[in-house]
Amino acid sequence: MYTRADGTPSTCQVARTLDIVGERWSLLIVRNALRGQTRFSEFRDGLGVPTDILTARLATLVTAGVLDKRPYREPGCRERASYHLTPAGHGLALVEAALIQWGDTFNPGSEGPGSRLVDPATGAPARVAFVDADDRVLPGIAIVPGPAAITVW
Amino acid sequence: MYTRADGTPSTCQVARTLDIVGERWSLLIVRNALRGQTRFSEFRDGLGVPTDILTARLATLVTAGVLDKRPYREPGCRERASYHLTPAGHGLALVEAALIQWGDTFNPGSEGPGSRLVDPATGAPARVAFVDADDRVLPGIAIVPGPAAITVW
DNA sequence: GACTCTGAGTTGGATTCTCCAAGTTATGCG
DNA sequence: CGCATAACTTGGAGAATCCAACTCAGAGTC
Repeated sequence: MYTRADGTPSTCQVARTLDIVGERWSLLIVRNALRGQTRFSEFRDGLGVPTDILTARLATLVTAGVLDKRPYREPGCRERASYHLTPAGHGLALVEAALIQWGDTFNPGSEGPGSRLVDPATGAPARVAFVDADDRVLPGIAIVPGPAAITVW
Repeated sequence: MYTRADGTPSTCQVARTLDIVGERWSLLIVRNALRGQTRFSEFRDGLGVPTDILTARLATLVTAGVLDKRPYREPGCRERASYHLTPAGHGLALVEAALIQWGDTFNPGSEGPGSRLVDPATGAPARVAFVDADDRVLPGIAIVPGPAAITVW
């Protein structure tokens, strides 16, 4: 999606991450997976995504290591496919939470938030923030060039 | 992009946020804006984005309140357009940082990171994390249905 | 005034992606 | 066997993207 013309991956982490989850529907599929959905039919009915696109996105996410495809069998039913988040998939919770938090702050819906962020241990409200190495919350952050300095991307 | 067939916006903050920044190139344009780029030619040369797409994305981001379009004039030149992040645009730093951090953790590039996250006050490494209301770092987070409970999206 | 240069776009056409409806496959049940 | 159902495929229309070429407006040069 954002790979360069010569085929080499970008040194930019944003571009490389968006190569995996930047396609339409991908982050919504992951969001629903974070809510516990695992089946083709759940994603289809929960998101209204076209089934051919859903097939393609699930395959992309499995290949990228975000989802793990496993068979399951309910009593009296034949074997079917289910999709489970890998550790990398669970890691996307931070991205999803950042998107939710930005929407709440700068583009709130008229009916209130559809999702809330909570501490799973206590149920108390939680949020995403910048912290330093000692876990102290920082007021802001700077994104500076790293070792693979970027001139183009 | 993710608006429902009847035209009403989704109650899902992820879908509403992606409606604004989910189109191809948008988050890369914002990333470069966070690095200080402001001009059409800087985005074009820095990202390699087609100019017609860049025109469309800048217009979308201005309309959405992420960028502010301002004229500027350098000595001996005529007036030109520049684009500056609004507070909402700066708020996207959290999303960009989450994408960078996920890429570093689960999909690192062979040449090392292209960007690093630092405390702007000290230059020390920083990261994105979940915190509770008292700014204590949490090990994980749950995304639970909010007031506008979601059945579809 | 004619000529050129440059930043910021437009325009036209080919390619690719997305959407939707319809069809397919594999299995279990009566 | 015929039927039901989950999980896909397929075909075709429409939209988005890409690329190259072109336009436009003001500034500098002659």
